[in-house]
Amino acid sequence: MDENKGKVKSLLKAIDILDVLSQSRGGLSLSTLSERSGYPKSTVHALASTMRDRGLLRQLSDGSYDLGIRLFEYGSAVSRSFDISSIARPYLESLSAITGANSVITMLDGHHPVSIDYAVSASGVQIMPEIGVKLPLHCTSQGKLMIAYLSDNRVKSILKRTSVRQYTPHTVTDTERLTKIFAEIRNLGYAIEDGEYKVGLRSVSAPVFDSAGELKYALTTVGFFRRVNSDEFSVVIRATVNQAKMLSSALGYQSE
Amino acid sequence: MDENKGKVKSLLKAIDILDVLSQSRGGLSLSTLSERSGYPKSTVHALASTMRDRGLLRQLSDGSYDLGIRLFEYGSAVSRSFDISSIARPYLESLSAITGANSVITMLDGHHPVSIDYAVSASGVQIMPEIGVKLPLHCTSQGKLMIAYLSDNRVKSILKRTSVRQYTPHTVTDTERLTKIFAEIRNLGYAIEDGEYKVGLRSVSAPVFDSAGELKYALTTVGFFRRVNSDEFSVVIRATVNQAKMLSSALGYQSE
DNA sequence: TTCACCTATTCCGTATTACCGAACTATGAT
DNA sequence: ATCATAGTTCGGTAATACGGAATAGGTGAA
Repeated sequence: MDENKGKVKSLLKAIDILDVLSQSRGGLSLSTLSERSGYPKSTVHALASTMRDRGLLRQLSDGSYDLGIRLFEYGSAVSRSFDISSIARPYLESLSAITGANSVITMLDGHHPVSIDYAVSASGVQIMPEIGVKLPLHCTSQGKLMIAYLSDNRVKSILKRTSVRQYTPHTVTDTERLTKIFAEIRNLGYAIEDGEYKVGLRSVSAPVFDSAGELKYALTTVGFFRRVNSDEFSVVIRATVNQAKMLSSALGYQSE
Repeated sequence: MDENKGKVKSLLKAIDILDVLSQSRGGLSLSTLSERSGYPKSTVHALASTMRDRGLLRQLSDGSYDLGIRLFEYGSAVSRSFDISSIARPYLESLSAITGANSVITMLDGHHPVSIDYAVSASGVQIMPEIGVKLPLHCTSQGKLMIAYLSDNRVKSILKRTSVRQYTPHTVTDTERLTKIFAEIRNLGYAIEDGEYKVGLRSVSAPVFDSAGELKYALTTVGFFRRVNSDEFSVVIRATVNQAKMLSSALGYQSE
């Protein structure tokens, strides 16, 4: 019935405010904050001023609120606790060196892939990967990969809850077609995205398993690959899969 | 009387929990979390499970709680909103190139300097600056610099509230001596630290002003400088001050 | 197996307090 | 001066956060 039973509702509201702010660029006025969160101004003010006093928010000179340094501190503490970035770094860099494109490592946060770290190649600097940004599930190679390795019923429930937005003309939004694609990904052992998220952009993601054998991260090569034929692209695929395998075993995974 | 009037107390407690977790390395059990925060277990559980459901915390396999990916996302959003890191980057790098040591840019979060970004030099990689960590005020060049530019009565109130811990034998903890040092820093236009925070480590910080003429950041050169005489060190000082001036004018600051 | 001793979690009555409409203040534009 | 918009404060009440105590789950020793 009520999935928020036993949860602190004022805290949930505060988190809603943080979410609204993190989804917008730049500060938001109290009024728009109230509008977007759906809570009355006075409520938002109580929560926001509390967070301001503790540094989670900062108030700009024009009175509007924005995320504060404190959250930056928390975030840095989190990334320090992820030993993955130090372990993954050499693999990211050698992958970039092989492919000449950028490589990214991603982990799953609930229903969305989040980029943790990246390496850029000299020829790949045209696109700078954005760290800490939630990516869509259905039209990125990371997202599709991570869904593909879930159980079928979890896939269904996730697909129901997430919006399958049409980002480009190439974005696949049909649920049945997506389900077939997921099965194929699992067979192949990697996922591909071709202009489904951003026009012209292509990417390959390969699974990274931890010592318990669970899919924890996706290793991805991303670039425009404009003058690349299918043979050359299969080299990129193989390199990504290989580095992901090596990273997996570095994490203690042993295949069967 | 009550400085928390109008503030949401359950939210304050939740933030206390985040603070406790960010100050400890690794996850904490509910019991120790309750102990360190001073709130009863059931209260902590209500707050922690709420934050877990929203991704601000994650629960490890042994049941203990740790900071979650969501905070990493917030933190990344904050650092993206700091246009400073992209502006400061070239100055950080040329400063490192000149001095051969690491350089750091720092901003003030309430009563503590927090490192935002850094550049490492080939010969300076021995020490990796830690991003997002609160530094002490009284024994780092950043901290002393930022205090020095505050009004005298604010300095007194800050010194009362912060603990002047003795980090090394060289740490100055006497309030009167510190006050004299602050005056000197303001005269010179830069701050020096010599093994007061970590043995052997030396650093120089120069002020960075914004277009409103307010001290917003500290630009710092930090290293061991083992075989460096005072003439050579004054070159480091001058380079730091110069780059800080250039960064200030890049931010729109014009001296008098 | 049983017991003991850890955990995290749930329960529930009540005192606390979060809530939100409305009033207020400040600032800037017309 | 007036209006419009901003953020902030106030206060009474319905709601709920609180925390002690009971429960459930898990691990290791006897």
